[in-house]
Amino acid sequence: MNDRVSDDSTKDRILDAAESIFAEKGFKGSSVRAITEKAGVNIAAVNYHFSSKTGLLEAICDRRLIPLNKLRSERIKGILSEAEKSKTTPRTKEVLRAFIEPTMKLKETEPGAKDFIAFIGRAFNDPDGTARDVFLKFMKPMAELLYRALSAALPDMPKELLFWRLQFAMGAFGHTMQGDMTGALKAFGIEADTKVSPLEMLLDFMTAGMESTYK
Amino acid sequence: MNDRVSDDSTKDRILDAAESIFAEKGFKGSSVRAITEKAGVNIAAVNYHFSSKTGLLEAICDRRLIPLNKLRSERIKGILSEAEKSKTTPRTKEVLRAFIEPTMKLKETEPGAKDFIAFIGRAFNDPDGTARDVFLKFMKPMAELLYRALSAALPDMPKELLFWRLQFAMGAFGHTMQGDMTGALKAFGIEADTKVSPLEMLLDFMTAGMESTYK
DNA sequence: GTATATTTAAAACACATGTTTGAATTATTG
DNA sequence: CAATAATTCAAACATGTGTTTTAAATATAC
Repeated sequence: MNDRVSDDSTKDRILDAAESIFAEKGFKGSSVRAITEKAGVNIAAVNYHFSSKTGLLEAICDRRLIPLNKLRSERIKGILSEAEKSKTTPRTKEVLRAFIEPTMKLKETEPGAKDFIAFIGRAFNDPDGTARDVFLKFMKPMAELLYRALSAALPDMPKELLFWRLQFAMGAFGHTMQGDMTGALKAFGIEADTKVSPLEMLLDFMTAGMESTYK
Repeated sequence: MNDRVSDDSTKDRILDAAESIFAEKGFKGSSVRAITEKAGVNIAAVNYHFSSKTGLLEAICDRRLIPLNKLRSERIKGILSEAEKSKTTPRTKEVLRAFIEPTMKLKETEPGAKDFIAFIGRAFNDPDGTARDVFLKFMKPMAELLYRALSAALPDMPKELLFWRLQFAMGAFGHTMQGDMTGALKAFGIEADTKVSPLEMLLDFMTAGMESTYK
């Protein structure tokens, strides 16, 4: 019953391969044959270790999303209790940063995670119900905490407006996560000098959007 | 050779059915069998009239995207020449409005178009290369015009920053287009009174994000 | 070291996919 | 009306899909 000997090798190879292929082709677009070939394992291994293709998807989310959301939650809860202690209001940008920064960091540090980030960026709008449902299941508590923290940061904003703006912000975030923009950049004849990181640009954009009083 | 007698009936029935099924299931997730069944036509009709499933996708984009982009282009060009005439700078919000408002209007007026709008909202991030490629082919000149108009509205902004902010804005837009948010709203325990339209909320959000000087 | 459980392997299964075929039907034309 | 073209139809085709099966190989435990 110890699952740390010959188990992982195969399991992890499948997880790594699936992560990368899902990122490129989406859930429906990835065949378990393509995944197992890339992983160098037999096709039956997916159903043996994960019981189904959907089970594999859930395992992928388990491996990355649970630690990621733990990081996010801790940071947001830290901000909330800090604000409560000092009887102030959390800053919108810091709340958003607490949610987004761990994702960007993960993308930079752990190389394989880049594919996963791109994948969830897409899963957010994926036409395929399976991927979206699994993804949303993992994200629900996280989304509620984020919504609560933004409510604290913007206490006077009508809840419906706050909700919509959060949707807009998440749309911007998700779209930024999926794939790299270098191709599009070049198509617009822009040379990237990246003096400012995409993370900071995104946070500026989101914060201004969330706090807007534009008339 | 007159294609206006028995032709259209079948062709249009297929287009309508495909539009709605593509919107729900995405390109890859929609089978031509499901489409032809919904349209009440024989399965071979798709290949007869559109030569392939991809040809059908292109025909759908033809029918909706060309008129829509014509509307958008005319409005943006109007804003640009107006600004040139009065030697002023276009207003960011009006440029964005010229791009987005026609979409929302189309959604409200022509009932079948709602499915198409949802579909392109998704195609923007669709993992399936076919749908994304076809969609981007139709959108490229439009995107360049929009970028040019925003450059005119924000002449002092570094081009790379402008580009990224446009990406963020399009992400917010695309995510808003796909599907309705009523389910998510309810999940957050928010009752929608819709005193302000999503369009205006989105425009406020985008404009603030584009123009942000947040530090 | 043998018995037991776990894991891998090749093949097949059952079904869904986009597309093509060739005959039947319908519409158009002279 | 006859001849020709355009369209519809049921059936089949070729391939791809997730999953299951059964036997062989490997690791674990006594």
